[in-house]
Amino acid sequence: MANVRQEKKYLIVISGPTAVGKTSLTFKLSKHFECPVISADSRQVYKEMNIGTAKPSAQEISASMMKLVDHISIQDEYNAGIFEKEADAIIRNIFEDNQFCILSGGTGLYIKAVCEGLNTFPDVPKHIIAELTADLNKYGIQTLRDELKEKDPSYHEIVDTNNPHRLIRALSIYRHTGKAFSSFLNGNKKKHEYKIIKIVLERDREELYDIINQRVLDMIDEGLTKEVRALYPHRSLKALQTVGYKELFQHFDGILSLEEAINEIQKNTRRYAKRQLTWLRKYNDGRRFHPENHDEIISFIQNNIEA
RNA sequence: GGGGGUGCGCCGGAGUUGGAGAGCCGGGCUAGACUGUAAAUCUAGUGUGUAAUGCUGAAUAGGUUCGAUUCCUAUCACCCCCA
Repeated sequence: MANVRQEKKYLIVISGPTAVGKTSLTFKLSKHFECPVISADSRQVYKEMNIGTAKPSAQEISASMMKLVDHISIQDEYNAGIFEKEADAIIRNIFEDNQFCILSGGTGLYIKAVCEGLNTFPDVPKHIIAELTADLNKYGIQTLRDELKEKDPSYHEIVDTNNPHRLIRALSIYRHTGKAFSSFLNGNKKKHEYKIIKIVLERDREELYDIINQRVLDMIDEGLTKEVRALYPHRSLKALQTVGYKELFQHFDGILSLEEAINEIQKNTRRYAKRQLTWLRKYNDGRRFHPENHDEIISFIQNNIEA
């Protein structure tokens, strides 16, 4: 038997809109290729969130050796940069003993971070973000635009200056380092030791929306309301600005009836799926499949493996 | 059967009552942006289309008028009251 360390390594990337069928395909492939899975999902990382994130069961997680689920708390700081570092380390580790690794999830930016890499930025202390947020609330967005225009004109040119998150991000880097956000950007793509095989799952829009609507009802049946109620005290945390949670918080506040909250969750999930589709269309470098075409997907992967 | 009222965008609302409006607000939907909040955040479009200072348009068909969403007649639909 050949030394596994010298074999070519393959990262199988699976993405697609929410509820399209990523998880069941992922488990199938994990069994077939006998390899671990890394989740690329910005909400399934939190151990306190389960039903509302459509997280796989504990058995499924352990059977597929799924990583980067359930490993942090909603209280913890987390972002795409941290995800990239964690995922890179785990991938390296997995390829010590495996020829394959699966990266599967619906958070496009996280997948992009692993496949293409994010530029390296210094960590910004929390108080700087808080000050910028306070400035935004106190003086309005124009003040942030003006500051960015002065400190980082080239980024001001291209950034969406109506988007407070983008402005705060760029200015936080400037205020922390004294250097322009744009000076950290270089389009250099990551180089990998391994080969990436990308699969994008698609369904008819109408069918996807039907599945989403039903899945929300199933989540309610499984006890989503109880799960969310327990998290109510933490409702202002970033992690809980999440479809399925924010609407139920409004229900508990008496703003929405339960029925209205459910309708909102369904609607917001459909919109989320739509945004994912927009993202995936832009990065159209993956082969498209219907999620139930397991055999076709497996042979596609096998055909991409160098003999 | 008789009387009264209301009809415009995908939906809801406001407003115009002889000098236009493919107009306002909200929603929905569609499309897009997005390198550390990404299930977040933000933008645009939404009668038609040869894409434009174009065409059609205020239930439908006529009429009056220089000019009609507005006034008149008929028809249709819905609502209310009376039988």
